[in-house]
Amino acid sequence: MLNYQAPLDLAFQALSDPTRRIMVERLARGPASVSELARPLAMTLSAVVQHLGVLEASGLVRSQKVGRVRTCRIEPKALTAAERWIAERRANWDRRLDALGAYLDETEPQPKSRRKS
Amino acid sequence: MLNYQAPLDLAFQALSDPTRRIMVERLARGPASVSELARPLAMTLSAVVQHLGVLEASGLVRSQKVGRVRTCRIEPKALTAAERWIAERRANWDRRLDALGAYLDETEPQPKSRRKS
DNA sequence: CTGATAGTTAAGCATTAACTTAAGTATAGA
DNA sequence: TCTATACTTAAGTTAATGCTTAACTATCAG
Repeated sequence: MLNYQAPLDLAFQALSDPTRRIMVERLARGPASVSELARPLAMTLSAVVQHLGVLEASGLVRSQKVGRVRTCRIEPKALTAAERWIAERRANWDRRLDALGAYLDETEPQPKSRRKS
Repeated sequence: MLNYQAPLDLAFQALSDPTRRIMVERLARGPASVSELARPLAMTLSAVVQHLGVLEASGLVRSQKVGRVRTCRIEPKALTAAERWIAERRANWDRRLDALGAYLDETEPQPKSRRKS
């Protein structure tokens, strides 16, 4: 009924493939052409282009063609969005643990003894 | 030939599904039973159990059964691993941009004029 | 013991993903 | 202009995903 794919779906999905992570890793060191991206990969150029399509659809990578070469570069904003989602959950969890710790300290101030009061 | 799934594959893959992100989000607020996880989700318990399977396989969630209820909790370490991968790529990219900026400043120290010297 | 609760497991099914091969289309350079 | 380069696009194949239904197995409570 609702066919909209949240940005995070696409970003995490894109990052879940090792080939695509290698591509992102390469692009983090600077822009590259499609052939350059393909060079270290054990698959056809065609397949690489398709991976690139996934990366672009996710917003993690942009590219532009000039002459016959397409130059790709990373889009750090999309990367940040994914990073932040994780960071927020983890922060939430850590905060909860801290609160729990404080509560335990309060109800049972003894340093290291007695299972039950 | 190599059938090993890197931890990151599994973690990102797990996070790419909105249902599973809702589950993680819930668990970030504290442990929960399978039924509790299922309550807000528009699908059968069976499906939820399968999603939980994916989350556990990825290491993002652990669970233990006591009596007839299975209690699930987040595993922050796995979350951190994914977060760090992204952070490192982004940092790499930012560092590169900084270096590029410095280089440009050096070769063309004029504050805001002249497209070409 | 009996029923309700909490979860498990196995099929089955429709969709999407990750490739491959094959056949194009534009440049760029000699 | 001819040829190699750098992609592009379209099928087609195989496997993995995200569900569902259905049938089962343990608790727990009365």
